[in-house]
Amino acid sequence: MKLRDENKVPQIYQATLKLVRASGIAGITMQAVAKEAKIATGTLYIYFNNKESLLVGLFNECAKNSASGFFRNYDPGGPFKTGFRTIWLNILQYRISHFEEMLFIEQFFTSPYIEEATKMAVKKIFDPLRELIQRGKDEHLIKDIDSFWLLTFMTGNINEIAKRIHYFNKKLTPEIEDLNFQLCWDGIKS
Amino acid sequence: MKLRDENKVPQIYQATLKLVRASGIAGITMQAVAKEAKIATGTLYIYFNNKESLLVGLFNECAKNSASGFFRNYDPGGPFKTGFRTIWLNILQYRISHFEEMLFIEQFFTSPYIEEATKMAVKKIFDPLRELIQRGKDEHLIKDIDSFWLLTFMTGNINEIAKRIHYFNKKLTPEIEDLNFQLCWDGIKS
Amino acid sequence: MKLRDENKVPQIYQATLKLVRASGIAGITMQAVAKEAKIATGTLYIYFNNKESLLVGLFNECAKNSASGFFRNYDPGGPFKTGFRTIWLNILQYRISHFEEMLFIEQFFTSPYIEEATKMAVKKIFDPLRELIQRGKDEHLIKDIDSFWLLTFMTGNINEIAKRIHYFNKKLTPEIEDLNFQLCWDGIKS
Amino acid sequence: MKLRDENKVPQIYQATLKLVRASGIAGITMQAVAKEAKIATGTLYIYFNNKESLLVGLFNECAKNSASGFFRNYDPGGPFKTGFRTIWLNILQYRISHFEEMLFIEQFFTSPYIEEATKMAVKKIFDPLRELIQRGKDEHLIKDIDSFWLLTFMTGNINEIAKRIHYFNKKLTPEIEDLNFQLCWDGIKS
DNA sequence: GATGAATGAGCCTTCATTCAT
DNA sequence: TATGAATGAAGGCTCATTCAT
Repeated sequence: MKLRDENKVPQIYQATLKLVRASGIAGITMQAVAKEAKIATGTLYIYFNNKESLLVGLFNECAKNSASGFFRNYDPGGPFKTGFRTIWLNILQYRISHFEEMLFIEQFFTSPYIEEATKMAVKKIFDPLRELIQRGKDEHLIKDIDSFWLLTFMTGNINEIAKRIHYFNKKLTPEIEDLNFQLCWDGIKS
Repeated sequence: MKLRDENKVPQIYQATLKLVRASGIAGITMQAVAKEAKIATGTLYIYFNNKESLLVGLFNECAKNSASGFFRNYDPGGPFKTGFRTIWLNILQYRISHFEEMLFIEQFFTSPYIEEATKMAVKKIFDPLRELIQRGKDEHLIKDIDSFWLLTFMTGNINEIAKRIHYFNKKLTPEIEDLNFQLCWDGIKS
Repeated sequence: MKLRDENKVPQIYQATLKLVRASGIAGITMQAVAKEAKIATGTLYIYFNNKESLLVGLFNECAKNSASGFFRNYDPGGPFKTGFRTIWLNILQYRISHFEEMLFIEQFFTSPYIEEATKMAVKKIFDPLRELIQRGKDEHLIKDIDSFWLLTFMTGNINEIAKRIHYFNKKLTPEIEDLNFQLCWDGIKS
Repeated sequence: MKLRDENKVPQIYQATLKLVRASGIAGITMQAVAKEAKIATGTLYIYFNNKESLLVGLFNECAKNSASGFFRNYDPGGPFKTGFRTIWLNILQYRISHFEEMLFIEQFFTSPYIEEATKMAVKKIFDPLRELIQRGKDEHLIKDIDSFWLLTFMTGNINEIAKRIHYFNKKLTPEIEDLNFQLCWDGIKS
């Protein structure tokens, strides 16, 4: 008996992300995914019930990966600014190195595939960051503003940096990291 | 294509934007656009050569509209911070009140329809802002950083605010304007 | 403007029936129907929402046609036996000359497409016959048996004759009509 | 194909019949049969070369079963009417209790799977009945009519009874047996 | 110019059949 | 032998585009 190939799902996810990069979520066809993943169309349906399942599965995978990437090396017990910078940089670097995931997530959010429940689940990814921000406010290190807007400020900036790095073929040097972090930090610090 | 009925094109654009809002750029079909615009499918092809033309046309229209919206009431001769705040607020308000356009532009950027030339053309919209920023640097009012990143910082933040206002059903009160502008300003000021 | 071709629907129905004859209801594919009707596949979907609609539509058409065929030249005021023979012969002749319809109806009944409501509606076609049979019983000309079984007897026989005429390449001569009617009549007469 | 597990084939046949009952011959897929028979898809191909083999095999099995069912307790040496009634009742009861087989056979006849040879082979099943009918004619007990039509008359009626018993949820009581046999007998008797 | 029916390539999905284990 | 994953050719349906009116 041939066992279910444990490698197929990641393989399929990779193929899908590659297509997203090339022509957006609208450009994803099951045929194209299969071809890119070097399997037959029918095989896709062994691992996923339908196209929606595939996309939702990939979305969840991306969300999970992000979560672990964002908080790598982050020590909740350390000083605020250290932690904040670590997370800021993690997110930025993750977004850049996993740019396809970012594109996919963004487009998935405006696609007919997403459900309200999923949207809400994603918010939780940032919970550790939300807690850190709260601590920063408690310690009077950053502005006493609704965390919602502080998060908006921070992520909006990071996303845009990531996009422009890609779209304008820039490199993320330490200098550019510093410079952009400085803008962010000066904005939120009290 | 002879444009007889000058009213049809805006009508078609409006219909298209409405569809984008409802189900993303992938939800745009010529049939759906025609129906929404209350004309026949064939008629679309009198005003546009094909689907791509329509989308590109709409994109340009959006770009043009944005340009005029962004610099409304802006006096290049006035004080830096006044001008900067005016533009900042114009962009934010425009993005919120023309949210469909924003969605469309964003999705168009990642679609197979966009061409490199178009991307570059869009950059020009921000030229007056770029000049203002240069002046701010010359007057030592803001950080002496590559304008590219200052612009990135500013627009990334604005876009994210606009999105969150919509997705989380927030209202843009003067307080929220002030608070967010403060974050931005503290970030860039020298 | 091109008007909806009033001829298309009958044309499509004919093509469908032809296919049923050739390879059963399971052999009906939209592609095959289109090809047989000499139109494009997409055109089918202008006239029918989907395959089911087409089949249901055809079924209703067949039912309607049958109804009018069965009671041609039938005078409810005439003598019982005359009326009974007229209807008996009408049904038989109709089934033979519209054999494809008969096949289709029979197979449609065992297909996943039929709904309970439709089944019931079909029963009504035989109402005039049911009334006549009742009259026959009232006039003590035929056996006083539940009409359900009298109808079963009559139609079961007719259907089988029609099938065998076709499957064994027989001709329906007046002699064969008489002979078979005699069997039926001797069965039901009191 | 080496038939090791002699139990598998009947198991597969049963599964197939169950599917026919549920959704017609069109509803038979190899995957579904395998699932219903609780074996793997591949296993089907150990016992049958392909789908057609399976269906043809089942058809022959049904034909064989019918043959033995139809002539159970029939004594060719007994009086004509006794024998005729025995067979009449056997066929009716068999059709009702093996309704799925009847459905399958009927649908198989109009499917693309059947071949002319098979059709002819089936005719032989009724040979003992044909002989009995001939004897009835020789003994002047029944009408002197082509046996072809006498058989048509008899079987058409039986089939229709069986169908209606199922479709209208009737029970086959002795009264209903008698009543229907009377109709048939009065029809054919001389 | 305006209409909407007509077209057919292409998309999602199913399914008979094969094959590696 | 038995398994079920893998394959790819259709099948149902959609949609950009054309064309007759």
